[in-house]
Amino acid sequence: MDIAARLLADEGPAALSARRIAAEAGTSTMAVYTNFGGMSGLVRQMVYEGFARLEAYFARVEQTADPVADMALFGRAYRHNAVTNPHLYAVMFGGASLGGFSLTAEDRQYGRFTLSTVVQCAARCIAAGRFRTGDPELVAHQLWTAIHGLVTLELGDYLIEPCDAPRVFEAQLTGLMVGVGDLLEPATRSVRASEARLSDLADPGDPAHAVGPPAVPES
Amino acid sequence: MDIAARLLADEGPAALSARRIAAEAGTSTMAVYTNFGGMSGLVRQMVYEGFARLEAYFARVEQTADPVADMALFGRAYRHNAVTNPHLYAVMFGGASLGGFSLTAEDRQYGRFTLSTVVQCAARCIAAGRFRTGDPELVAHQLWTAIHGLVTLELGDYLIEPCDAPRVFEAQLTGLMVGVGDLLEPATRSVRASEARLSDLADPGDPAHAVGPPAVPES
DNA sequence: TTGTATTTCATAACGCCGTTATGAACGCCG
DNA sequence: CGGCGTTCATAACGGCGTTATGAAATACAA
Repeated sequence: MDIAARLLADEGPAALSARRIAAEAGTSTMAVYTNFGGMSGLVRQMVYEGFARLEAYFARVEQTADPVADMALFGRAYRHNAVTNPHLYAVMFGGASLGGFSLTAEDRQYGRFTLSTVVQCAARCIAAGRFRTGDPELVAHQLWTAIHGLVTLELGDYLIEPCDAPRVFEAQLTGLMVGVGDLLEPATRSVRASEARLSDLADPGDPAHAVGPPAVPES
Repeated sequence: MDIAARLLADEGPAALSARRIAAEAGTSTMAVYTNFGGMSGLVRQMVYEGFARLEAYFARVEQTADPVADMALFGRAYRHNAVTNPHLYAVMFGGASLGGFSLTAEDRQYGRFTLSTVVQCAARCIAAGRFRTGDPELVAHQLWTAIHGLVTLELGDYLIEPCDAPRVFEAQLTGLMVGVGDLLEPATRSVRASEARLSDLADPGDPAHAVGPPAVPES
């Protein structure tokens, strides 16, 4: 797993091959099969790792008196994680990325529960009267999809010239807060407030490698 | 190109191989090389095709007295195109998708100019006093990234249960209009108004296959 | 400790992929 | 007619995921 993670981070998805990993580990290709059940099993494990890292960032977002600022910080943490581990993020959501294989529908489900933290924060925003929308899950999905799209296009180098990623991101952040119901003035204040707290998240350190699928909380 | 497009649409990215296409065409693998310069050239052509289809939808969005409704319709057209050609959309933005190859940075640039129509519409929204934000390109990028993210996760089957794609999409649409500056009431009216016009777009028909990169308007 | 059962992995092969070299067939034009 | 450039069929190379096979190594029971 360590070797695979290093190869992915250093040389991109193309270097993630069973043969290459085995060679790098000084073993034979079979090791990948006995330990991970083939290439798809290894990638599955890497996806778990990716979500574990994201959750590690999310876990460091502390609740404050301003839930909207907390929410904006979740957005910053999400983008920070993706930009820090771009290839891993591509594997998590790239889908058809690696050699014509794809994750199980079940695998995709696991990762989505990472959103639960964000849903709870959305609920606090609603309870505080800051968000007009009543459904915290819907709000979380709006934020998630929007920021995921920005990050995807940013990592793929698609953003057009005068609109660099940080600029669109900041605009999107306040736009989203206003869009889901907050007023412009408080929203911008909260977004500004969240900016300083990003550095507090720092690097959560390499989490213990996920040995299995992340635990799924009962709905 | 027709065979490649059919294979991609019917059997997904995994079926897009030079050998398979050649066999389907009753020729040898070499034909792919003499005509497209290898697999990457063929995929490049398919990306052009994908953007051509998107532009065909965009071209059918007519200006009305309500520029915000026009803008919402652009969003609907974008999602409609992606949902109609899911695999093609994945190739356009999947990046590392097919067999460890990737598009040139230049290729990515071409497609981005498809946004220019949306930018002009954003400018009309701003001129009409409906959007607070002053930069039409920034607005276009916010809408693009947000809807792209939604569509990506929708096609990847990532959206969580009670939040089906249409629901998140509708919420996102009004949320975005409000977020970039419109007031809630007019925004919802415009979004509602755009809903009926989506059916007018229908299917623009298969555009003439793009033979080269799409024309890039001078900035 | 010994014998057995289970896991782990090295070797080799199969079929697939993109790509390339080679040479034959073909159309074009002087 | 004869040379020429394009087009493509054939065959090969290296790399990929995967599988079968068998040999070590390990775990475990007696």
